[in-house]
Amino acid sequence: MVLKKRIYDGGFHGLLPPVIPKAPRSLRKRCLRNKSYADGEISGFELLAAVADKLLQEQESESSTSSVGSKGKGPIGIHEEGAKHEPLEVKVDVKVNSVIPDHHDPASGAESELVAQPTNPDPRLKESPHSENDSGSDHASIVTNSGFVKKVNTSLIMEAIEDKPRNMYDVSVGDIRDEIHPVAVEKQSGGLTSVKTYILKDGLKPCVHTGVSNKSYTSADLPYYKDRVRGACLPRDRGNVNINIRDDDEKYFRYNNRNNTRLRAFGSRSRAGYRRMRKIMPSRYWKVARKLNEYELQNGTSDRVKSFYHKRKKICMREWFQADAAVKRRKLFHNSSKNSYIKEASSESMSNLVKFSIKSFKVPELYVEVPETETVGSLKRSVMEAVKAILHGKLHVGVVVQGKKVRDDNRTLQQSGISQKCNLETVGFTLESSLPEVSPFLAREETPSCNVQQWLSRPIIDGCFSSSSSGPPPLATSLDNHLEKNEESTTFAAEGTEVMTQEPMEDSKALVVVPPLDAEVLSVVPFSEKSSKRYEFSQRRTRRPFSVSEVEALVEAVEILGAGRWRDVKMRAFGDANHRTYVDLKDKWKTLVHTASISPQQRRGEPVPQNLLDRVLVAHAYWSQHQTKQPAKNQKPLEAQM
DNA sequence: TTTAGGG
DNA sequence: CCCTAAA
Repeated sequence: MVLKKRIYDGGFHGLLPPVIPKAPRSLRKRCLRNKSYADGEISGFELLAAVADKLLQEQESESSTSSVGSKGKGPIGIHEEGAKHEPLEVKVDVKVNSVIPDHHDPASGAESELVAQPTNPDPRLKESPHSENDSGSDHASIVTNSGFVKKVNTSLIMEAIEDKPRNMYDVSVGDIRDEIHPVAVEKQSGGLTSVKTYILKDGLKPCVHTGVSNKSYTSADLPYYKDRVRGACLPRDRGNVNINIRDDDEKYFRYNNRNNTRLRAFGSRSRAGYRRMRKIMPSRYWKVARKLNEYELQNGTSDRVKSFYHKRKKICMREWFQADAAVKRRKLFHNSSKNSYIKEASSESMSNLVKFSIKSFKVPELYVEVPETETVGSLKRSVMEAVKAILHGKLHVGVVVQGKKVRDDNRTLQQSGISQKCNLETVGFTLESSLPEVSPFLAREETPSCNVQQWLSRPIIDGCFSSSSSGPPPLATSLDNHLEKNEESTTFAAEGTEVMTQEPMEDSKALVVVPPLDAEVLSVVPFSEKSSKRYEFSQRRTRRPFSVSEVEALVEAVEILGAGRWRDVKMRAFGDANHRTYVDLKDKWKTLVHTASISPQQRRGEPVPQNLLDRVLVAHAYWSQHQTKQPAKNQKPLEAQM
């Protein structure tokens, strides 16, 4: 656990180069070892070393993490400045291919995904779950690609080390990706304002920038880091920037710990209502309410996650990532089989490269509540918590095209309206957190307050650095539980146990129980909960015009079943079309009737054969006079007429 | 959860 | 397509 925490912190703040530099050595080695330890075996020595490294890193990272500036305009207070820093603009030519041959999915532009859509389940993943085992070597290679990547690598490495011992999970490419995203995000938040990401499809993938690699985290990162630090402040600034912490030392630790804890908390949370996910979305459950200004969270991801969580509710963040990846893979797999169109599209897109220049990410809004009596320092802390919560949480990158979020990860860029031809200006990337998604706890109880409290308390508690770092891993579990409501905690524990059994994870335990010192801590109130704006994050589904064949199927079904029995119509004609709900069919019928009643010149979109429209009119007229709702009796009259 | 409608 | 009131 400790390691994880660290890693996250490092990732968050530490993504910055400085952090890495100091701990690099051990980390690297560990990374390598981790691979070897993939089985989960670790020597005591290793553990000690790991702990030591963490500590070192934390210190460093803290110093380095100043990127998140209080000055920042962004909700989180991200410095825009950072965005402009050259360092930030790291051209990431992600050519993972060489590194991760196995994962690479020919069908999809894996590369691009790595950068742009890390969160999305990569086709590759599904294909080569086992391949993930590749360990450090791969990571290393990835890291080398660019400064940006490097950072990521660092974090990755860290994780890898930790995880393996605990989780037994192998570090998979997918994992890497996931982490990468977060990292990227962090950077941004930290101040990396702009990252130019070039997504290369197809042939381009092979290219890898090795030049940077040699420099090591330090060289590439440092500049960046330095800039920020200088501009903003010294290491301590981190406190300031992030959330000013008056007591630097301890607080740093705290933060770190908190973060870790929090991560866990999130991770532990399972997703309950699978279906609900879409609507309810994460937002509600976010402890730190955040709101994507313009975009919503990706539902799709959450959905995937949900299923996964049902099985494993208690999972450390890292694990989460992995788990998520796994889920995604599965899902992809399914989708792939179902959606032929996707395949087609993908194949087509293969030949076209689309270059993305990402200057900034949309960051979800953070909502923080702090009593007037609280100190500025506490406010900062609260904000920091919120930020951390987001960053620590599983981050996802959302793709927005023309203001619409592209949910379907399986869609090709072309299908999503992203092409060389299109105006890439209309393509945006957002940072999304999966955490907000239904957490087990929340799902059970929708009592925001509890959650909030937990939230607050946890971080703080976890915050105890000493405990976390030195504390016996086993305790962690109890900790979490304590923090949460008993019920929840219990559940949590239970779930965690299960998970544990399957895959020994010390992470969960890693957290040290510390008295909730900071009850004082300002509470970060989940935005959604308070505002009750459930749909803040909801995304509008991508538009999927009905094809003629679909219209025909609809018409036929309505002719037989009547208008009004949409559920039956759905089952009959679109039983296998998950993207067509009965509401959709009802709406479509409505539009069909309207379309049929207007002149052809007034019609838009793909023309519907007149014969179908005629049938629509007939059926509509018929069922208007015959109670649609009558179950099976009236069904055939229409047909008879026909 | 479904229907039915308005937006 | 979304969002909701009703059923």
